[in-house]
Amino acid sequence: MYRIGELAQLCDVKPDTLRFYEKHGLLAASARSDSGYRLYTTADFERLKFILRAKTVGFTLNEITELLSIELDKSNWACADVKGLVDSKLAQVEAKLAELVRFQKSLAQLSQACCGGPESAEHCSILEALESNSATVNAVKEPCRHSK
Amino acid sequence: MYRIGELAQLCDVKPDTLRFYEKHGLLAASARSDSGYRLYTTADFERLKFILRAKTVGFTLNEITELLSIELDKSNWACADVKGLVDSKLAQVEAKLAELVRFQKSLAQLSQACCGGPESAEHCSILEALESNSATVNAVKEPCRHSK
DNA sequence: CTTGACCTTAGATTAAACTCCAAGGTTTAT
DNA sequence: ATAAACCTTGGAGTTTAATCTAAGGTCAAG
Ligand SMILES: [Zn+2]
Ligand SMILES: [Zn+2]
Ligand SMILES: [Zn+2]
Ligand SMILES: [Zn+2]
Repeated sequence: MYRIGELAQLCDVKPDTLRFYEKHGLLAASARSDSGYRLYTTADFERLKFILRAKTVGFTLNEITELLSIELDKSNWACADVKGLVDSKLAQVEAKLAELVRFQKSLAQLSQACCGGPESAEHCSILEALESNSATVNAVKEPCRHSK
Repeated sequence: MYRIGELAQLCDVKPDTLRFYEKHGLLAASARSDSGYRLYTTADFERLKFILRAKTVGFTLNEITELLSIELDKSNWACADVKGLVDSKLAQVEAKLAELVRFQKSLAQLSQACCGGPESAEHCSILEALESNSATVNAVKEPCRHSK
């Protein structure tokens, strides 16, 4: 039986996190000491590990709650259900990824056109791109042309 | 002079969003009507466009606030300052991108190993990966082997 | 028998960017 | 003159995953 601080340290999380997981129905201590301290079993430890592994692949705590309810009642679920969760998460991740790639491209283009020097920002190509119409933000930019 | 609903429609945002921007110091109407209605000028419209363009490249509203303060006082800032903001955003985006790519790879691997069929999840390779030690979550997986 | 480390609870706070609501005043059209 | 559509304000709610605080109880060492 681990006390909250022990289990936390073992899994590299804070006690607060474990209380938070309990409050949200992800992981409750299997027992309490006479004085009310939470006592966790190795099964609790395994469950926490499951949660933390699911986090490393990108699932949110709500999604992990679903996963856990399947995990605890496997025989009443099909592979299709589990794969469905993974595939829907994958689709979300790929959508976000696509957005970030757009950001990355735009930012790289803005960065590359700006001289980055000590010249006044009055003719900065980055600001000019943001001032002008949005089609231009993503087009190839003229470098800043600071008059000498 | 546009009323809030007009400007909102023109820029494809909601009136609430404009009030929100005002409350957070990004964009205030230049005037008010006798009855207290917000009245926006074309300069306000341009400023809103600037904000929306900055959003399309990934800047947060706080970052846009910085950008706007430079924009309004260009001569006291250098290209280096502007490029600094862009480059730091780019670094953030790339860090997040790297995390999402890890998620994507793990999820794709999990998905690919699971048969996705109507078989009971008792031997689902996805659940097995999440149950076993974390090194395994990212390794190549055995497909589910449902005993017949 | 007292310090320090640990534990308890409920509830507030954080970041981000809105979105929605209530209760009421204004404008426009019929 | 009255209904519809618009505007005002302040404040609450949403999502995510904690983190922090306050006020207090418990446990082991010295
Ligand atoms: Zn320059
Ligand atoms: Zn520049
Ligand atoms: Zn299967
Ligand atoms: Zn499966």
